[in-house]
Amino acid sequence: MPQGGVHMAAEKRERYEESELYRIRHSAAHVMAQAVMEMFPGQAKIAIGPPIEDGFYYDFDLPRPLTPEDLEVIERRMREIISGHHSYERAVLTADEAREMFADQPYKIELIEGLEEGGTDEYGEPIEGPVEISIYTQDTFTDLCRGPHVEDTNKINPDAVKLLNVAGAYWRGDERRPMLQRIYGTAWKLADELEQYLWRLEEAQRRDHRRLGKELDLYSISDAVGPGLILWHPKGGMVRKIAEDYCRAQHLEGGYEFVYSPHIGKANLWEKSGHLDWYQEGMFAPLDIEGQQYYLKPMNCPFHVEIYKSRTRSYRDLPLRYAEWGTVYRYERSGVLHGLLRVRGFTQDDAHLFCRPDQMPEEIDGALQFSLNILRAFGFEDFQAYLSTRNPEKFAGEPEEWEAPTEALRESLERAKLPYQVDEGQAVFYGPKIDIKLKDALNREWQLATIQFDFILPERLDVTYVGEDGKEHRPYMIHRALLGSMERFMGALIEHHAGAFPVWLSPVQAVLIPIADRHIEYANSVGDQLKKAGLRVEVDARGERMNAKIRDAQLQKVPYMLVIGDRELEDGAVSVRLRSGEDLGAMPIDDFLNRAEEDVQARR
RNA sequence: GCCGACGUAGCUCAAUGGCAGAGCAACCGCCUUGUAAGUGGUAGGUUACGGGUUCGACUCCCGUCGUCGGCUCCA
Repeated sequence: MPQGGVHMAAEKRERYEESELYRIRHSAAHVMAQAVMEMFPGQAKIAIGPPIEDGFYYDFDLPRPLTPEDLEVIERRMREIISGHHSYERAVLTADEAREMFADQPYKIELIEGLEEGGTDEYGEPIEGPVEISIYTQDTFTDLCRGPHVEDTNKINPDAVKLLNVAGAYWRGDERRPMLQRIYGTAWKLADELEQYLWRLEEAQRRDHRRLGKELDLYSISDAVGPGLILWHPKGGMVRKIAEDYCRAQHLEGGYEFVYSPHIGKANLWEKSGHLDWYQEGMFAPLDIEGQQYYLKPMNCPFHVEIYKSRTRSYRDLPLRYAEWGTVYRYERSGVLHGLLRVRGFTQDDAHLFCRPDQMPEEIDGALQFSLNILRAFGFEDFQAYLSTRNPEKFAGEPEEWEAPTEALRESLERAKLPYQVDEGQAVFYGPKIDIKLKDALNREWQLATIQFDFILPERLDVTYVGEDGKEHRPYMIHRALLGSMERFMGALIEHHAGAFPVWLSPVQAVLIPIADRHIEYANSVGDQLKKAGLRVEVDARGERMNAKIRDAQLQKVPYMLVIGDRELEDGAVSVRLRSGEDLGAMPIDDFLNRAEEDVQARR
């Protein structure tokens, strides 16, 4: 929740915290808390219940787990309370008065202590300025709350409120504290807006990459193999291959060289690199090979460093840019795995840049621009940039050493005129970084590109170059991945295009649909002709009706459907239908080819 | 990892303690079709896995694995 402000971002939105919708949702949360209190008289312990994007939640400590039926009961009761037209009354108390009032509410007591002593808010974050302890009362329910609220429950539209689900949540977000039950709800001004929101949720599910991955036969995850380990099917494999081929070509143009490295390395390597000190919990258990311990690699950097160190490097060799589609394995706790977006084995489009200190700004700028260009080529426009700073509990080196590199990244962001936010304490152990994140269909943010400044590993692994002065110098190192991991990127790509990949990426670009068996031979010859021209086509020669074939191609989101019947056979043509439903009518094969090639060239 | 829900045919889902089923997909036919599902038949199951209760378990109980929604984490 607490994050640095957006830098250079346009101030286009009204501040949510000051909107009426915010107050409606906040007030709805209080109504919900009242309903839950009534359901468990004297037993319900209440925690906090803020508005969130699109809704609100409230956390409770209850004598038993809530069921979906409970939610219906609570929701019904909420409507009754809302219809009772109760006003929200604010009052200010002293800490002692508040303690007395909430004597049987331990979580509230803890909040009161925080307000009184430390000036910390409900998330445990420090508050600036003097703190007032305020309460809000509606009907029979009083909550410790800083507000604001609507004046009266009649400002809440009972037909625009809905409870969505129950989930566990730690008190104060701390996994050592009790697990509470969180009820999520949504509230709007108009019933229509609620409808639209629920429709949006359904729409999001329809473009969920896990669902599309199955429907479009792109990938699977097999219990027999293991959770978080992806099996790419031919169609998904084709999309991935095209994406990789494109990126490889771009890398060659961008002055990168390709290297390859193994999947495991000796324990000693990971000790020297610092991974076993800082990152062991993210690594799989070691393998014992002839008495030597080996680890599956969670990152590629130590290997690339070894390649660099395989001979003496001159200042004239720099910068060196080593790129590898490197498959890494990271232990992720079972509860966090999520389709393609959070996995245990993935392939990074990784690269390590070694440069002289004076080359650093240019290299960062280059990597940042490269990253933006590539993401745009795949159709992504709406991404968020973050600058992650030193994690005070997990960093190598000295705090002062982090200042200049962090500034270097910040300056590069400013030069790129890219709006960004500061992610305090989110850096990697070896240096600050710039991340580029995208939102998935369900509005969750995922990191794709990352550009990481590293001034630690070169030292730990004793990386040097010989300078003009004939002496050894320490190079700087940048770790960067543009798409991040191919798995996550593919997940994002699927959701971004809702499975309807641009023509250049579509695994099957055209399906030829012969109307009757007598058209199959011609369809095959047209198919061969298109394949020769470099298109990915299939001939649907099943004994189905044309309508069924169109429907299937449509559901597979194939860009072009080429219908072939007597007329086309006669004229040496194809009838082109687009997946938008548009019927372009019959055209000579060459005309279709030109159109398709244009679409591919334009990466449409 | 934690809290909760869930796990039945390739997929989507029925069967609330008494004979494991449907649609789609697959396979074999028939139909030869003009822009989103033609039609008949056949086959398909250790009900995730292991244990328990019961005359009898898909169904109830316990454990394991996995999935989903959150939380924590996310180099």
